[in-house]
Amino acid sequence: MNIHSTKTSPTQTETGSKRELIIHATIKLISEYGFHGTPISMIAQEAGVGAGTIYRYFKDKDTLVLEIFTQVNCDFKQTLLHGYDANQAIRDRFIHLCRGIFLYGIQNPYEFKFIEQFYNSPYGTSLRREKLFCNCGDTGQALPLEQVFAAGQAQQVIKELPLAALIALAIGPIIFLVKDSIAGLIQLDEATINNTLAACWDAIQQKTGPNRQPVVTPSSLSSEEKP
Amino acid sequence: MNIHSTKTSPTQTETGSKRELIIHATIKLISEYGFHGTPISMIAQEAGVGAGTIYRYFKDKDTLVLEIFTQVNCDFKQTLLHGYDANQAIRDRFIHLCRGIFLYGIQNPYEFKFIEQFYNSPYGTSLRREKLFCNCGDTGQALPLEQVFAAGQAQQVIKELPLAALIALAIGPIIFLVKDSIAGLIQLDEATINNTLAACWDAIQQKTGPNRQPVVTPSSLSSEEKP
DNA sequence: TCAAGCGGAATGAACATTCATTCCACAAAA
DNA sequence: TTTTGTGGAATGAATGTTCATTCCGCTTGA
Repeated sequence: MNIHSTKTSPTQTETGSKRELIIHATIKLISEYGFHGTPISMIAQEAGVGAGTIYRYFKDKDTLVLEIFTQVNCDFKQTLLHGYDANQAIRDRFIHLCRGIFLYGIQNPYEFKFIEQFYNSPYGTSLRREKLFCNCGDTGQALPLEQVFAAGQAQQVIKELPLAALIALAIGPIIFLVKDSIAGLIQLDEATINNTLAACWDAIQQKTGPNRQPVVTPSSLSSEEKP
Repeated sequence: MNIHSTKTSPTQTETGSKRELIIHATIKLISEYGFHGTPISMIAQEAGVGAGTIYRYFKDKDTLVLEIFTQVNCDFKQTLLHGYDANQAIRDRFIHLCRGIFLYGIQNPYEFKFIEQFYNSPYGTSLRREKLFCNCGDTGQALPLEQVFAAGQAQQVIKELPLAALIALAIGPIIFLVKDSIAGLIQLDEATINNTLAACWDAIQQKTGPNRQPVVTPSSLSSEEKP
């Protein structure tokens, strides 16, 4: 990063860049092959360093991945909050956060898949409880998207569904679409993104007008049945 | 599956049961730890058979997993079609298929996660193009959910979005919620399922009334911008 | 007695991690 | 300016472990 800096340590530039090389190689490979699917040797080769070098920067493979995840996940959440204004209308805040996921995924496909891999691993399942939008590790306050949902429900603009269901309706489609986009199955243009975001809003929005099936209270669900 | 059939091979029952044990152990373990994360030895132990026995039934690990996936995926799709009536209204057909995914996931958590694991592996990425709802491997006709979308768009009851986006809006939330349910993060009761299904419909439904933001045509999308 | 099914030790390949060695940038000495 | 010495960074062969797959002897039913 910096060429000067005579104080810190010698050859800092070189040193820092090696670490970065390792990190980027790890993200790229693990996002594609998963933790157990990418040997250290492969990471070393992709990074263009010796295998032993990796252990100068990270205690072991577990630590390497955990450390990277922490950083990437944190960056991701920071990105989402960039430009976020808690005073905007519910819908605007919702769209802002969701669009952030879209854009992040498109612009950082490796990081996006890396995070996904992690959350779907036994590792991540334990962390899962804290969910995608947990604070970056410090402040204990409620998380942006949850705040939006809570505020929206208070204003009766968002459906009375369990939090988990709202989250699923909001980001499930986005994660799904971004994965398809990364896989090259679809070309996401601005219009498609905007329309999909609007559709996500439609999913969680509390309808006001008539011609609306009321939200169901516990009852009626057999495997199949014709009314 | 079948206990009778005296012709095929001797001790079919016993033989079949070992094979089943291996299959179930594989599904369970791989759904949790992934392909590379579950050694053959672990499968053997979980199944209560010798490691060598597995190779009496399957050529190698790859074949084992591929064969199981083919079968499980097929069963899954069969399940979805059970009770499906192509003459019903668009919405009913949509709900039927989506509810099927819900129920399958809740009733077959290991199989559900196994399928997920597979689709998210390098393996699955190639198969990905044929997507969740491809026919079971024979008939070349269009797939149920796609038919529903096509028909729905023709009747102007479903939004004009790319197929991939519609699929994402429909099953993204369901997959997300089922995962959370399996992880024990939420207890899915009938009401939540029904309401979530209704919300998925809201997401893809073409609005008729006024007070509706029109679908966007290509333009307008900067990282952030206030109207 | 024989054949087929089976378990699990045996085998070699692949892996994570370590370590003795080399390399390199800089600084003091000449 | 050139030489030499030094410490930390980098390396990749060596090590011990784990894995997929094979092999062999035991059991069981015919």
